[in-house]
Amino acid sequence: MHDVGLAVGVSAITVSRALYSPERVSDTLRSKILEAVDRLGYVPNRSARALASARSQTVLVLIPSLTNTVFIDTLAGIEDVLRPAGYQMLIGNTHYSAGEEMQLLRAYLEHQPDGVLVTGLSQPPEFAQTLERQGIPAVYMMDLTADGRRCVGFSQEDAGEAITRHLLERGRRRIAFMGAQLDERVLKRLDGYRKALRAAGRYDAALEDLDPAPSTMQMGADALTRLLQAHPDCDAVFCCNDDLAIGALAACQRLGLAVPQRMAIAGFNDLQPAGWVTPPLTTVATPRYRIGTEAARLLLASIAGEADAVTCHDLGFTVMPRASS
Amino acid sequence: MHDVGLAVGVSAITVSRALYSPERVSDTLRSKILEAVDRLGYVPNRSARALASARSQTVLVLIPSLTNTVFIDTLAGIEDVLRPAGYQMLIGNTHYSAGEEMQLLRAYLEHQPDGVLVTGLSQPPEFAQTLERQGIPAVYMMDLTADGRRCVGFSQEDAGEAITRHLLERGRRRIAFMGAQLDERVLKRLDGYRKALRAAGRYDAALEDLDPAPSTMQMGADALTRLLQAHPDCDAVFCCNDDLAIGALAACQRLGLAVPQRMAIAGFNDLQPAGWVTPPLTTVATPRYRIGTEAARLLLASIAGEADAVTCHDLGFTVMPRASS
DNA sequence: TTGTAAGCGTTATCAA
DNA sequence: TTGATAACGCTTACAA
Repeated sequence: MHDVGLAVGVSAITVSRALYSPERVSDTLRSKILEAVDRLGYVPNRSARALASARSQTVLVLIPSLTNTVFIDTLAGIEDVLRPAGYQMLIGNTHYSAGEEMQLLRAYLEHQPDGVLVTGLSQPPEFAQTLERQGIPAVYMMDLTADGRRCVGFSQEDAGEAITRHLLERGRRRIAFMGAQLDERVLKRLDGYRKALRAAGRYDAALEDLDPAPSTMQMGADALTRLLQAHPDCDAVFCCNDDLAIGALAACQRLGLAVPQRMAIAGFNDLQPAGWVTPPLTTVATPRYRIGTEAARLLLASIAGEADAVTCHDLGFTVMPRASS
Repeated sequence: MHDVGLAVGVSAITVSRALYSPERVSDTLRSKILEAVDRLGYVPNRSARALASARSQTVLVLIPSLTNTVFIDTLAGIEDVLRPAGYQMLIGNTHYSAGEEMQLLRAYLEHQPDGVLVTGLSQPPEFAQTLERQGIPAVYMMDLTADGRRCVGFSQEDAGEAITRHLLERGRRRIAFMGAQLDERVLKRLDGYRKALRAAGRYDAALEDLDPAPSTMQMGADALTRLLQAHPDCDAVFCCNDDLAIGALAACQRLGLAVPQRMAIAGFNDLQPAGWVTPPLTTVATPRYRIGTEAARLLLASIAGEADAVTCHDLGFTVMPRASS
């Protein structure tokens, strides 16, 4: 900055103003400065800027996985709001681990982010304390809570209940649940499933197939095969996500079981392939992209001190009945 | 740092050493300092550290898309090498735009990254110049070059040629190409396709269906339908990626065309669904994860000044013949 | 509209 | 093994 100033015959602070508070520098001088910046290939040092100004123009985003389309879509929404506002994202991949999440928070806090976007609500108390201590605002994504934290999402439990009720309404009586990863969202969908079945007097714990490993199509296929061996009377399955459901669908075809006649299948998220498999998959459409944009907007408002202390946006979900049920 | 020092009765610099050069501080003192760090909730300031040390322990990763599994897999590889080495990633999403890529480079250069991982080779000269000027090492991912840049990948052109030859060997005579996005990798696969068909005396430009829009299954389905209307004698199609291919497969089923008897279909990348559609999709398996790990390793070596000036890793590819051809 | 001085939190250098 | 001092590149506060 000093060198650029020398080239134009002004001081460093004027260069700083020309770049970041253009209205405080005369037009002629500013254009000369910008020209010199370009000619000299000057690159501002963000560390120095952050250090001097105590603001990093940076937001930390913690998501459980980069291989799950759900979070990538959310990220796209976040980016579309943050970029135009002049913020950069730091992306932390927690690999669905609370421990890694806490570690990442600590590590990325060193960048003095102006705010944090968090996935889910089940962090240890330490997490919120750390943020509080640093005075960094946070918005929690994907689910809802009334405990005072700012959040943007929809009720995972209600969604699980709704899709299960849909299967009941289609006349299914022995509805299984297939779950992988077993993160908090899957467990809440499971809660919803149980609620719906208990209300209908059709709950049977034996019909729950839970695997903490990450979900794959293969896992869905294996689980379905296993399920039918143990419970030949099972006539429907709610899979905690579309991947498992597509694997289950393929397994049915391999086993020669007609979908939906013999076996109804429902997934969750409505990813692109759900509409393309045969038969098309009944699933729950989730507002992932909008969760990203709204969460980012809410965070920016919080950073600016404009957000209500307690704000939760319920963006809802949509049951998508298709031919697989 | 000063406060932590006060609490223990030492100077700030000793706290710094306790944290980052533990061998330079006595054991007893160090444990007292670490205890105070914990108790006071001290969070180091990375900006100050970067400013004073002139090293950011940060690597910039530029990728064209976050919704394409290919790059997410590469990212996973990069992360698995960079994290243990104490580096943080800054992820820049170029949206397949050379302009955005250049902008992102400028913007993220402000973080003074110690190195840059770049996707593809077709940046404007300005790109390499900027890096050169700042003395920041770069590794180029996904493809190969002999122009002196460090790179890790495989020959996109050879891969396109190989899968086309596979279709020829299966007796196909009117082989179409279906391309979306039209980024440099797709165009090189197209070059390979042309090379193979010309060598066989079977090239026909009319059989190329190119669309600059991002690929979707819908686009694959539409393109296949269009292709068959215009060229009913077409008996195979090489799709530039698996998404298009799966869409094309679905379209064939809808049109009642037997795959592979009437129509052979090949994709590219061997993503998870490729093995799960019916019939399973012939495609090209690409070493995405390893491209990430090797590129990151090469970059770390370059940062440390240990890499050969010119190093290119050819990680190869594998044609995966399945039932769709 | 422009400039001066001081300081942001850390580490490199040199010294003890 | 520990510390004092200066410096990293920039912005804030104040002044002209």
